[in-house]
Amino acid sequence: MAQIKDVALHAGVSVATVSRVLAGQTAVTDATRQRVLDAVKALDYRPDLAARRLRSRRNDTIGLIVADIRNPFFTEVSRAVEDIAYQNRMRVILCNADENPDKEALYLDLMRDENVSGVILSPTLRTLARLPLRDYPFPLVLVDRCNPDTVADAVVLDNSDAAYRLTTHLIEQGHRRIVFIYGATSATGHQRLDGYRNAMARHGLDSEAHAVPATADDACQATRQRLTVQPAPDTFIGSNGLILLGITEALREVQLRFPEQVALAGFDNLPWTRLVEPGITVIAQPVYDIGQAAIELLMQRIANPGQSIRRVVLRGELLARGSSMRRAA
Amino acid sequence: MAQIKDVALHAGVSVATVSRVLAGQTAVTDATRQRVLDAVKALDYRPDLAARRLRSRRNDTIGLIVADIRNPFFTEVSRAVEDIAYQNRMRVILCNADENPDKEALYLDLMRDENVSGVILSPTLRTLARLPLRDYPFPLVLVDRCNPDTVADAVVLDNSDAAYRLTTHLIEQGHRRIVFIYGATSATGHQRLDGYRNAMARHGLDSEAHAVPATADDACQATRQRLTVQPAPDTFIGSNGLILLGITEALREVQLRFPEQVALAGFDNLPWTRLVEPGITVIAQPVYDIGQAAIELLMQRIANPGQSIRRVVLRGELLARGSSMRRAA
DNA sequence: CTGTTAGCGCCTTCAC
DNA sequence: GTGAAGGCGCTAACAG
Repeated sequence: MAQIKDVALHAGVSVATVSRVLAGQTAVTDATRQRVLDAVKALDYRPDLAARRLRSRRNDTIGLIVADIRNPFFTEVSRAVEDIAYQNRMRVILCNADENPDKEALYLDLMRDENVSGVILSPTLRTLARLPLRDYPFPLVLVDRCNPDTVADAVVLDNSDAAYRLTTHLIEQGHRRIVFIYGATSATGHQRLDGYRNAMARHGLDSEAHAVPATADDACQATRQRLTVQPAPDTFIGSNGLILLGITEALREVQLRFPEQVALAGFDNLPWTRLVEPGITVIAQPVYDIGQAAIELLMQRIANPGQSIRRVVLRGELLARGSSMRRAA
Repeated sequence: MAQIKDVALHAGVSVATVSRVLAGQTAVTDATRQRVLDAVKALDYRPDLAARRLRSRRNDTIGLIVADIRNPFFTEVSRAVEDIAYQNRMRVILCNADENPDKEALYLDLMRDENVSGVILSPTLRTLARLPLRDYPFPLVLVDRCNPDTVADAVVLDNSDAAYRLTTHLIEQGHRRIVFIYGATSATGHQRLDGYRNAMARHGLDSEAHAVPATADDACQATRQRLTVQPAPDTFIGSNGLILLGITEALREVQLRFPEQVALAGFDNLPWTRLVEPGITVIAQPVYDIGQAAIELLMQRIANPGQSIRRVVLRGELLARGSSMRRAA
């Protein structure tokens, strides 16, 4: 494996000059630069990144800690982050916290050990609550989840508002007994719950919400459970794609038809929501954009640590489909 | 940030001793070890990984280069790899090649630069073809995709056999004009095609296959296209979850009902395949197990570079659902 | 514009 | 069982 001194020797210059050329500095003659570049190519020289990182104290690695990689929302966010990061010569270390605050803490520690340039995190409620207390040795950008008063860069959906619009749409379609099932571990679930409650209250309707672990299985279970209790709901709302999936499975098990027997709506415009007859009404999130905004925010913060805290709020789009339509009275 | 010499000072020992304790070596008195450990805790000392990696020439990082992170198959593989890797104190660098051989080559280069301990790769056809020519400076385990004669550790499904069984099942249900739509860029797609062709030939039926880029949109397009041509097919098979999704969307657009007007089957037991009435017949892959087997194979290879090449073949399970049932003649 | 040199923080022989 | 000392390969002052 060729080293920098081999290149220097080959090109007839000092190691410092090689280093300068590789760093893209201008203070080098074109002729010298060319000789170095030739030598690099001739020897197939690759800088040792460990040495570079040790010496330069920079790292060019970012940590991505997602709440649940199986959630297609986070998959797409990861894709965007990965895309943009590599375009900017940064590496991405992927961590999947599985909605587990302990795993999250472990990974945050790991990121500290790695001395990463920055971290993108979708925190659980517990970690979010502790956030102001801890001081992280790296720039941190939150994605998908944060509180109104969180002091950190963040990229989120207009959760409360989107849920309000979704709920209002259902009410306008004549639905009344609307049950909201949401993920217990995320601020996002709670904010969407707020929006739902506001919409219900404004129309003089009673809210009914159930918190579940944010998995399809748990949502399915909760829905099954609820179906055994009278009075039966008009309508279910799922606070994210996984939960919506679980609800849909449960309703299918008992052969309820949409929207005649029960209406249905939720978050995340996943492909299957169009496939299930007659189409499931959802709030579509600009998922790739969310990831892109997060990594861009992080890179800005890295470049300019002193800049003021920013929050990017993206708007969810209501896609009204058959599952929420006015039922034949 | 505390350094090793601070710990040494605090504990009243030399840096060498601290290093030994941290390396878990036995050649240290229990009393000394305890003093060092106390000092580590007192100073909240974290070894500098860049320095450690430079000095030790080890890295404890593995690269995971997946063909398409949006494909839930690879999402789940990633989850398993990440899980097991962190349990074994290894980091995972995630790369998404988007079925693009150039990106793949770029990432493989990157992995070399990173001096990773090993790489898990789901190669495109092109990269797979070049594999024997290139000599990688790290252990390499293929996942999901390899040829019969590929000289590398690999974890794959019994693709050809599974496709054979799936096709035979369809034929036994009375379907005859079966169209196979498959991903052009993967060895897996081609092997499943082989299985399909074998089954068709054995029953004296003509094969009809269409290669597409492995995305839902492309598969949807191809299906639409095919539907405009006479004679219309009995049945469609999709060679993976994304393609099956695209086919399903196209068939839904024209309101064809399963299995009366058209039968349908494919690979990957994704949640939505149960949701779409009357359930879509699939070959279920043991996705988490595939990822787990890959990372375990890699760790074995890292521990014992000389061991002979291994191939792990997992069996796909046929889940017969409504979409493939015998049609009322 | 270019070269010399002193470390970055740690591990690991080699002595004792 | 423990300490002293020499790098790992590179970057960044500082000279020239």
